[in-house]
Amino acid sequence: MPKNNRSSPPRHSVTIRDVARRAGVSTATVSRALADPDRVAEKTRAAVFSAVAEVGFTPNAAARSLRARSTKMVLALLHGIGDSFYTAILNSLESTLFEAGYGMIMGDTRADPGRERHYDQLVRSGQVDGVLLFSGRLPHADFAAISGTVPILLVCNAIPSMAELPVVEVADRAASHEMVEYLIGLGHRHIVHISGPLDNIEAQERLRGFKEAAAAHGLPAEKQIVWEGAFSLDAGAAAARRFLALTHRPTAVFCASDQIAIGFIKTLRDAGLSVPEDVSVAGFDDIEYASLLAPALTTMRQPRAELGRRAAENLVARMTGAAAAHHIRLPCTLIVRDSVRALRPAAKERSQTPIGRAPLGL
Amino acid sequence: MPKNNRSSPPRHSVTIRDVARRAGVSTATVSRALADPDRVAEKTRAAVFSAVAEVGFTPNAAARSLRARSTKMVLALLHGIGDSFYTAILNSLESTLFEAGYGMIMGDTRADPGRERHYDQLVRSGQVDGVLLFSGRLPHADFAAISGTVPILLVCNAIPSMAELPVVEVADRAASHEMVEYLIGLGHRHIVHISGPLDNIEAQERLRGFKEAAAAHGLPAEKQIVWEGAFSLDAGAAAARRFLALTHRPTAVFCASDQIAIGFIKTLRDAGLSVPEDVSVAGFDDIEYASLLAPALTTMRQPRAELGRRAAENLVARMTGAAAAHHIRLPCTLIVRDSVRALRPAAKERSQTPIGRAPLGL
DNA sequence: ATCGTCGCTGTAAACGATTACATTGAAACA
DNA sequence: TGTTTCAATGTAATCGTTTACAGCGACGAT
Repeated sequence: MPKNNRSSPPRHSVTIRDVARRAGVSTATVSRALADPDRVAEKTRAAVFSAVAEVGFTPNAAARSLRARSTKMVLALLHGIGDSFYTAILNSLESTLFEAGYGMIMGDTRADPGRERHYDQLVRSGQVDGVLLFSGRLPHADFAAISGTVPILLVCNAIPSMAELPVVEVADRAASHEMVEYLIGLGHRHIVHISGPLDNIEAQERLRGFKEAAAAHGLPAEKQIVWEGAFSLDAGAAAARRFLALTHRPTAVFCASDQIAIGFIKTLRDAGLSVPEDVSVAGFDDIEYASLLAPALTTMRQPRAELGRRAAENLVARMTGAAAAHHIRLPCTLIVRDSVRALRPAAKERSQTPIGRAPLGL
Repeated sequence: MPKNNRSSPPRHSVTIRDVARRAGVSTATVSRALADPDRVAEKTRAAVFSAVAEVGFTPNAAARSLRARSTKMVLALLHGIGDSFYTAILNSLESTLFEAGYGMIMGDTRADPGRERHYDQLVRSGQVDGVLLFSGRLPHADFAAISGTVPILLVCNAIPSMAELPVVEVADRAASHEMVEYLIGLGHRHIVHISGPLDNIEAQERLRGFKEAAAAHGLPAEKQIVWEGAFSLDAGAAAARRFLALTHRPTAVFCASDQIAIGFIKTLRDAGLSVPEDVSVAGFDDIEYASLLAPALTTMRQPRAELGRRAAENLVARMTGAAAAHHIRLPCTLIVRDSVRALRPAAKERSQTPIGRAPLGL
């Protein structure tokens, strides 16, 4: 028998035991020196630190989290990583989490129950210390139960059936209300709202804001049109085709997202109409490119950087057992640019535009 | 003895031992039944599965990866999560990784050595099975050493000093070359290239493509201007101001990114010039909004979805010990839209435009 | 009848850290 | 001097899996 068969795992990584041996102390002391340097004698501390450097030691994360029951990771679960709306949020999110010493696992549900179940498992397996739920859709029911496992925070996404969960969101309804009042103030009384998918909370809230504002100003209900779609460019294009087919066209279009607005304007322009001369178009979000388009988009700016920061801070507080607000609602700000124009007062009474006759001609 | 106090374990999570007890087998058998159902008898398998369901068992990830030395996670390390260029890549990346059973940790280096060191530690601590390095900048030197720990794959980012590392990239130089030839073919002989930051590999390659094409067609070297900047909107705006101050303006501008092009066009337009009438502008990337601007941007499309997919597939192959290509280079495609126009042949000889006189007038 | 072979299962040793508890030596106090 | 206290350290259990190794019937081949 030449050798111990221990040789099978040749890649024996450098462990705390190697450091201990090198420094001439026990593993407990090494662990303590690393976790809280003030708890060991200065001489020991120095010996440990130099031993760490000499052998090139990095604590094994799995072992640590197995014992300490904490991974210093959070799961950011959203619907559509590719959605440019998220990127600015993710930026400040990552930044704030990093400061607090947390890493970020990104998951995309794609509104697919299979995927939701998968990430549900990931959380249950103890792989993260907390969850940020961006998905604007009610996820797999099991998710509700997780809240007993680790803190969950809903972001932009106050799911009614999960009212007990904490939320950081944007004041969608108020913002929508404000935008519609702005349009009305400019003389528009015949407005179409191109809504997002109505199983989405934000879409619902924006729709409510639209209806409330219209009602508050006594606009005739039958002239307030609502078209439901996705939040996408394509949905905007589809709505534009629908718009073009209308006999009496509204004078203003309030889109539930900038993406919708951009798709809408593009298709309208291809059809020979121009914005805002023929029709005013307002968006929602204020994405990066909103100001760069021609016409520059009038829209509602969501405080995305702040949203990310506040969400991260709140979740970190929860994970560390600190007090944290249960409901945060951040205001939007109206950004006036060029895609909406005032109707002439005289036009108020006959704001409908017969086909083939642009309002400009009035 | 009334009962085993196991009845209400306040923080004692449900482990494989509970399953084993319930199913009347050993933990080893449970583990085997879960890992490879065919390795246990059918009766046992059934007993284990129902026990798992009854006690609500989810394997602990930390314990698993501690023992199995694998986490089923990869680290995607990039520079600027908020950069819209990444989003489309991330989408297909996440998708492909998910199919293969891997999760994705996102890290942003922000070109900050402190952050790079942090993520270096994360890798060394065994928290991921592989790394996707997007950062277009040479990261902290220690990173090179990681390659002994886990597979690393450079994406869009063939760092020369790390030539031994595998790469999935875009044929930047060839694409740039092609774009410049396209401009030359349209009669432009006085071109400015607004480059990205030249410590960035992609920026370097695009610049080389520009120079090579110019040289290949015998353009006078002194008329081929290069301005270095960031890949950003602001850099484009700054370049536009510089452009406006020029006595003899080039007839075409080739921007190293769409962001630059958009910022450039916007500022030009604000100054009263129009594109492409007064000057042709080409971009690079074909970001989502490139087709929506007015004028729609002529640009080079990067195969981003494919890039993400190929990168993920390649890394997965490496992590599982399969064979994988060491160098993948994907071609771009020229997308002709409206921001570039042909110069009249007659204009060739005197393509410089005196201030205040648009080339259209020729 | 004996001896592999084989399929299935159990026992127990890892994996690499943290931490409760025990121990030690010296300072402080009587 | 004897006792107490306390800071610093060591010992060893523990976290929850996976897996090497061994045991054990059953079965087919000799």
